[in-house]
Amino acid sequence: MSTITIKQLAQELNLSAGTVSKALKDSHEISAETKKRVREMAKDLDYVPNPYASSLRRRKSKTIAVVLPDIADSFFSAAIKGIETVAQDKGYHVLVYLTHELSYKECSILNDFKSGRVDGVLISVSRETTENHHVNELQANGIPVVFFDRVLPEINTAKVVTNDFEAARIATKHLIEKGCHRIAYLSFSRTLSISMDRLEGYKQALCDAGMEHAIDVVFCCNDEDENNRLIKEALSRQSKPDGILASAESLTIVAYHVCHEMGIKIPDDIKIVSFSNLATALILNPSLTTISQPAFEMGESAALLLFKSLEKNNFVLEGEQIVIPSVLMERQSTACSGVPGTELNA
Amino acid sequence: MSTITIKQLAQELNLSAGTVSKALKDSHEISAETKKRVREMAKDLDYVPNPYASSLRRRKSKTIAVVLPDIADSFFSAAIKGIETVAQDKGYHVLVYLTHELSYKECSILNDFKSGRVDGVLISVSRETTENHHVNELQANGIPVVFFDRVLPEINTAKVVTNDFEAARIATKHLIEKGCHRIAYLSFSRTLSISMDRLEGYKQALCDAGMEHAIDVVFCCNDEDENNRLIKEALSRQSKPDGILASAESLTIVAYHVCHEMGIKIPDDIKIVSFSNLATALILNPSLTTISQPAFEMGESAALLLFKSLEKNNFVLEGEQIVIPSVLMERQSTACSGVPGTELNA
DNA sequence: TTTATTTACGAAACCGGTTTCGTAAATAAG
DNA sequence: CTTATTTACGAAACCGGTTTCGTAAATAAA
Repeated sequence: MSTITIKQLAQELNLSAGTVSKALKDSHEISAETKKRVREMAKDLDYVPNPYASSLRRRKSKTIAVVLPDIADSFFSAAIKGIETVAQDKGYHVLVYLTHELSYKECSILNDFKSGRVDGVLISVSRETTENHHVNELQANGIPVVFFDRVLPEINTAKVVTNDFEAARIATKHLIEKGCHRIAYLSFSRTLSISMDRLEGYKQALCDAGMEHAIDVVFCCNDEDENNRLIKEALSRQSKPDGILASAESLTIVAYHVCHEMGIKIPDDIKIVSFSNLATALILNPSLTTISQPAFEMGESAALLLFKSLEKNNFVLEGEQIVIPSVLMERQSTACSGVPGTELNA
Repeated sequence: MSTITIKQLAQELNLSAGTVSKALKDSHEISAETKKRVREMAKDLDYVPNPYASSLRRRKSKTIAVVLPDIADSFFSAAIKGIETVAQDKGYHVLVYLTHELSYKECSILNDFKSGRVDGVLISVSRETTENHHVNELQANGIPVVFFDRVLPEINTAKVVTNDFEAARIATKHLIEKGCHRIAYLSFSRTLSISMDRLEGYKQALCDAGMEHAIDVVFCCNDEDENNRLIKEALSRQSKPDGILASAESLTIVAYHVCHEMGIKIPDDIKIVSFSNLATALILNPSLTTISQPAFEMGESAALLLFKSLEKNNFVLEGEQIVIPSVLMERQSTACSGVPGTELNA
């Protein structure tokens, strides 16, 4: 019933456990004939080695951790897919942890990794995280860490990001060109570097257009109802926005709902661009102009970097930085009034 | 730098490793005073026990596996979230594996679990999977398996599903009531029980309405382009459908695109209902009538069942079946022509 | 033919917690 | 006061692979 151990396998072959172990790893110490005998018997007896015995001795787990703020977001789903695909290919296992945007959970999750549970960590930090002590400690323990998307700038290790500043600048410029005069930036974090980078890109575009006076930032939070309230408030002001740059998918969904509730017409009354990976962006009402982030590729790249550092010990993550550009996909939510666009069922 | 072992910790305290181990697990053999000393020193020295040493000896990994066909689908994202939330609460770790809808990958992934890597498995089988040998073998090895959503009916273990037959019947009835005469069912699998259950529910509704003659099934596949072609073909026939019941989110997105390309208006020319969990269903163009599956809850329930069987050895998974009903959310994609509905920006 | 190498394998330590078993000291029971 | 128990802890085996080291036999070099 239950799986055979290497000792039982060895006994069946009249060999020692050590020999069987070496034979299965194709060691040069073992004769070709013995290797063959061992492999065949292992197959016959359906021998599956206990990974934890191996991990214990070799001090390697062949396992990585992926630490995410959440998974509802389509960005992180796609990123996991990219990571898992690479990991499966390299023969690694993937532990997934959600911080639920809570910094204290992130700390305790990372703290556990000092145990040797994983060989490396891929992380996108929580919205709350401002300190980097927990990551530093992990690195001090010799666990390589690769950031993707949401990075901690002060930590010197590999990072895979998109061109947040530039993408936000271009998106804002796009809104200005479409005739927006008062553009609100919906920020999902006051501290996270990518949110700040996007904010800077937004500001830059406004400055470039001589619209510094129109800077209008709405700091949203982790609570959907509260965000609904905040956005509704913003859209109720006397100097109400005629454009929105949303820094996260979830905020856009709320914004659409708010516009609907308030009878504000997109794109006639307000134009919206969002950082997003929604597969449904094209069939939203109206279709959504997005800054599409290369989520799968970012996950993939981050995983490849991590495995490179795990496999080649001369490769250092320090200083590595990969920037995968996002692309602006123009759709109906930023169309000029009166101009017939690619509306569905129009 | 690197973490301390229990022996080093013991030495620091002038105790044996065994005593320290017992003290940390609050064994009755150890005096209160010693326990306190141990705990404090462990904290001071930042002792984090090696989980693999423990797993090896205790024959428990405190880890479960989640095996999914894919993760792009919002259903599985939400399910993972439900699973991870429960696991974190119970102090378990979660390994995630994607089969990419490939049966052979599913087999090799499950085969590895005979090693003792995980204490239990949550699985939603791939679209391809028809045999149940790999699952049976796992169970024969003493690894509990809980199915969620996509189950293998012949295997007797716990299953968490939604009311697929009934939900499909109601959805089809809804389309009929809205005036559809020719309803196509977009199936994502010819073999999977849930797809077949939904098919049966669809047929039942047609029979109940005396529309047996109008049964029209489009078997889709794993390839988006091919699905696009198949659906386009279906909508080009002389007896073209005026209603669609889509058994998967991804098929709906394709259907929307096809309708758009072909100038078919939803809901005027065709009405659509979909099994889906899209957060964006409400803001699609037009908003999508869905059969919303309780994805998070299903993941949560499945995980709870698994942990119950892991923690109480008198609890048997055999025969357990939880059905969490889906709910029909009526929106614009099935609205009657001429009737103003809840359109966005209407 | 003798000595040096290589080949092929076994014995045993090892990884780091856990658990069993034994026992000295303290306490309780008789 | 003696005998039974309980308390509190240490020694050592153990989990199941891996790896080092040693060595007999086979082969090569001198």
